Amino acid sequence: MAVVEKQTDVLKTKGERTRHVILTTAANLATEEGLDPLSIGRLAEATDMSKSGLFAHFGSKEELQIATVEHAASLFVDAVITPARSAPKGLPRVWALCDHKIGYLERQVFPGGCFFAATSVEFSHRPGPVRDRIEDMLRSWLSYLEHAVEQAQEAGELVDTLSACEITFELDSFGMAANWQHRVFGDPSVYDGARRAIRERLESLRPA
Amino acid sequence: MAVVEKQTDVLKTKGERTRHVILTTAANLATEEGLDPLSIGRLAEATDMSKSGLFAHFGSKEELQIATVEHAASLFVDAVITPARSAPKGLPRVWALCDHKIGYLERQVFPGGCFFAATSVEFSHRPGPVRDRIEDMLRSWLSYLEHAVEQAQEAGELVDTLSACEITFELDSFGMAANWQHRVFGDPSVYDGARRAIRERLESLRPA
DNA sequence: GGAAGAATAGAACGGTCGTGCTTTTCTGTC
DNA sequence: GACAGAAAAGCACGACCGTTCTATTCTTCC
Repeated sequence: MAVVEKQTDVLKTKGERTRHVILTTAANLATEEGLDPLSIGRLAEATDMSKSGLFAHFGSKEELQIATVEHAASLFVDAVITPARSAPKGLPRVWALCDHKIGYLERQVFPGGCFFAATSVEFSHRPGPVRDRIEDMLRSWLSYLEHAVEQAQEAGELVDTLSACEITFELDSFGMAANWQHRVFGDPSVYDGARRAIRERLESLRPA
Repeated sequence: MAVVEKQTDVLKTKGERTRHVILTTAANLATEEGLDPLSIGRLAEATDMSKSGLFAHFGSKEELQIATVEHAASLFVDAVITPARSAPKGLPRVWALCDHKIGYLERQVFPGGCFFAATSVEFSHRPGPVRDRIEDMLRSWLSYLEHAVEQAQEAGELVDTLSACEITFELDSFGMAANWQHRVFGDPSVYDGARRAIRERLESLRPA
């Protein structure tokens, strides 16, 4: 009777199921150890497979990395975008997006924090399809948030003395910095601080 | 007659000079390609040396990485901390610290942006002396900025309804996010946005 | 339940890595 | 300008990398 079935249940063949396990493991390890330093052998060990058996699913390391990025992207969408879409347009949705983003970091959908914050730094100076997918995803996130900000401005719920782009930058900064501080210093209380900063900033941007 | 002589001039022996060249090159490459993926061979090529000739200066890759981190730390201090120390205590120094930090990013003291933002993500899940030095440096920066914020609060130039820690978090967030956006998307105009956000936030934190 | 084909494993390759050892070249000092 | 020691190079090593090819085991469907 479940309306939403878990993604795993819909994977019919054994190949699809193993591929799913591999990509989940890869995305998790990539956020902690890095996407590129994650070797085929290391990943095979973590999934109890042989190097060649795992390798056969992808054909090259680059294809594996691309698949990992796309897998991570769908997890991000499920965790942040989709739930926020049920919030009403305007200010509530802006807040929902920020709040779910922090939640996604806080409950460690990936053990090393945001997958895209981690890998974008790694690949920013390495042209190729892997970098392109990572950047596409980040651009999508930022422009989606910016679009929500614009709608809030048009509804008169946020001032328009600042551009939507500037407001988006400020809002996203707090999430990014919290992700980074948690990763580096290990203190999860930064997420409360980030939420407070975002809430206060949104409050101060409301027209008088 | 120069009161401040360039650091290079004070390096007497040939060994000290080449070591300096190696570390500068290493720090630059590390911000773009990563500190760990930077191999001895790659660094030897970039400095026109043989692998073994370069290696002999450090004895191990880890020692090379430690030396690189410490070299980068001294560059950061020269670019951000030292110039800000000439600003009066209180709000002006808080602003000077933030402004010089943005300047350090903007004029690309390191080609890949902030050395410590880049390497801390890389090493946060890899215990050892390299990670320890990186985190020590970051902790020093944040606590120095926080101390300046406290002084501004004590002088009545900033409200104390928020803790110095919270204010520091917000101020540093903008610099971090600008560094990240410039690195990933290549748009240097984010630094103006970061400066504006910091200035506005400091303004809004002044007692009525 | 047996055939067809997908999924996995095993062994081997050329290449690069960090590192040690030996030899050659260069620097600084009397 | 020669001598002592520092600096640099040359070479070889074992380990691991991504990748290929072949052989084996397991799934799926009639």
